[in-house]
Amino acid sequence: MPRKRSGVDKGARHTLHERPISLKKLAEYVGLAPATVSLVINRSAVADSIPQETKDRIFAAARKFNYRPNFFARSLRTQRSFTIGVMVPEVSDGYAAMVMSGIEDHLLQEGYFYFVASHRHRPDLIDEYPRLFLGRSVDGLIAVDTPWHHDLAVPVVTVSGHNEVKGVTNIVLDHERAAELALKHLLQLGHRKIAFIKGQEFSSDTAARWNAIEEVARRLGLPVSSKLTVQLEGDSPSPQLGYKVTKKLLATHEPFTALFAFNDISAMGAIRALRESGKRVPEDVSVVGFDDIQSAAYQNPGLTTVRQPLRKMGKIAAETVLRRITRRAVEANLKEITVEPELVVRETTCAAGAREEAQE
Amino acid sequence: MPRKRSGVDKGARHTLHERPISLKKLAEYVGLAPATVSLVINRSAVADSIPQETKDRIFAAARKFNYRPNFFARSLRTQRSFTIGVMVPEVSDGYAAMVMSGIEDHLLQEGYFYFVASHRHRPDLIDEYPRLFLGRSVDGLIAVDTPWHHDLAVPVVTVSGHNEVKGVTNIVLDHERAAELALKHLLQLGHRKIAFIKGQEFSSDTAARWNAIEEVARRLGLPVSSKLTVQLEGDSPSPQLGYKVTKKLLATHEPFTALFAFNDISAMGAIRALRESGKRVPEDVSVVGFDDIQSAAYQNPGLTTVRQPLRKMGKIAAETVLRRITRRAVEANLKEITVEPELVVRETTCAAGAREEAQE
DNA sequence: GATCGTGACTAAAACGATTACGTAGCGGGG
DNA sequence: CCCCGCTACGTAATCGTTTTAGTCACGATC
Repeated sequence: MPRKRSGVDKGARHTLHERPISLKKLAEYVGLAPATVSLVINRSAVADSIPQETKDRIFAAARKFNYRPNFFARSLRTQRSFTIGVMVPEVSDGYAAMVMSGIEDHLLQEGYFYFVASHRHRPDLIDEYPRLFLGRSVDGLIAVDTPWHHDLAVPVVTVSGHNEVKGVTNIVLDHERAAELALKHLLQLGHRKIAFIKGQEFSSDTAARWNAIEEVARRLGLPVSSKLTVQLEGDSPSPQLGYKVTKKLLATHEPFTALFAFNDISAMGAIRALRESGKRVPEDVSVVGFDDIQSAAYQNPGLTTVRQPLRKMGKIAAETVLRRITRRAVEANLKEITVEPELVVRETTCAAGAREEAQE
Repeated sequence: MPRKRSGVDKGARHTLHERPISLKKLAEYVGLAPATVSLVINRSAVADSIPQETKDRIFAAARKFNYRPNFFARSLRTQRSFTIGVMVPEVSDGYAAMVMSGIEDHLLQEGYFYFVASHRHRPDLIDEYPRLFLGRSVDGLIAVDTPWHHDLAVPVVTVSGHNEVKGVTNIVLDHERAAELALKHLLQLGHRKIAFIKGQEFSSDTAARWNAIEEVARRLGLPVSSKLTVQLEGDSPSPQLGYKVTKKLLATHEPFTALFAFNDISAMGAIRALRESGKRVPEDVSVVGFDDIQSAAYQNPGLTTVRQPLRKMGKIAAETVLRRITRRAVEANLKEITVEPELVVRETTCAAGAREEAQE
């Protein structure tokens, strides 16, 4: 029975409709055993002894029938899925999305695909998804901003994970350096009363970041007042969280001239809160964010922030997990890879004395 | 040889390390044939005649050895992968991320996983990725903001796709309504000279959106001047694009009091450009965005925009593709599903006459 | 007492590859 | 002339399920 869409479909033109041909049929067609065809197609070393002419015949037939090895059959046999599981708190969050972008680049390039699962910080999901991934036989796992405790049968790489777990490689920012960049910048601008927004309890960077800040502040002789630190709560990826805690901070009437936020999102909320209480940014209060997500540059005013090379971190995570898959033993005890932050000065920071001049 | 991590591991406690047990072993253990065990585990109707006691024995054993069916073996046999391929221009783009979030919600809930591939509008990738997906035997495909021409062997659903292709269901916004919301709003505020930023040529919403705008403008008696319309170019997901074309627009010195941008991202760039030429937003120029991405609400001032229910569109896409997978024939000729936009008035629009009063 | 139905399973053929091992034919060395 | 070692393949087992078509025993029915 002829196809509706006439003409074009016949002959060598393959629609993506016809059921793919199997190795067996293909072998039958060229008059060889499936084994032989398989060896040739996979360029196995064993096939070295097969004359070029035969190989060509096989390749020609493969092309003619648009042969694609059945992925499941192959995976079943080889125990490899060329698939990586990626866990993130939430795909639509700028941070995770940026990291994923880097991960994807590298994985697809290397012939891997990946599954994504967003756990939204729900402990049950954080527990369940790795199991589901394993049920799908992923070759490895990447966990982004996700607390990690399991020791799995496959390589695991975390981005911004800080737990030392067997079989897990952590890709982390140099938080000490990050704190130094931000605090030195503010110090140079003459700020001494600095408020801080800490990350949520569940965020995997919170502790490491905060320790680094305290450490660096001590070294720089900067006071860190508990009255001037607030902590984000709730897990929505919205500036609302930063807005709320900044309101709280302002309510204490404890004076400060600068604010160092846990991330750009909360910094945006903070700026709004500051504005609403009549404070100008940066003239009255300088604000420094963290991450440098896409929209940071296009805030008004542009957000000064500590950039995490998120895309790069994703790429490194992908590279690492693949390396560990192919060279299992060798790389198994790679515990941590550190990447360097960068300070991006835009328009939400200025000298602490700017108050007077700006007040026209 | 005992495990390093002593004690806890023995007995019923399963680490995620041990090689999973196969159906055959399990059957051997309970003294039944693999077939029987399979039937029971899958709650097949054929197993109805098997006494509850036997079933219990099987389930108990399955739990004891933490039996998980091998996914590849099952998929190989059943020709189903419970996997959907999702194509987006770029994961780190707010629009796509939001849609994905909705897609994910529904898919995971239904026991599906999904692959993501970002094509960055490269035609070769737009062509290649569907093939790769099929090579992985996905059960269906969702294409977000991606021009689509193929007629595949599996159900395809697009989000914001506008081509009528056999076997494809398009989830689209009611652009007419969207245009009406935005234009009526501006009209009511007294704007008559409205500038427009059109989407990039390759964006799948561009044409439909623009046609709707022209149509509605005509109906409302609003002039649409080609001198006041510019078009985005380039495929970076950055406000820079909107910034550039707005600069160009301003260079013509053609007067306008309002600007309707193609999306929020370009609106942000536009605002920056307007500010830089000394125009205040909204006092001198009102700006309306499109999409209502996360950061729109937290711009300063908050962006007035036409909201697309992106998450919902993702969810509908997921539902639709699954429905079409399970009820193939029935739903095959579902061509289009329309969702309604919503106007979100924030702070970038105000009455056209506001110029004078605001000029202190 | 032959037949029938049914309850409780089992046998075996797929699904589509990969891969260790085997072997037929042939030329050459001893 | 025999055996060795290539070359060029083929055989068959295996991966772990699903599913159709039986089988077998036993009690009921005519």
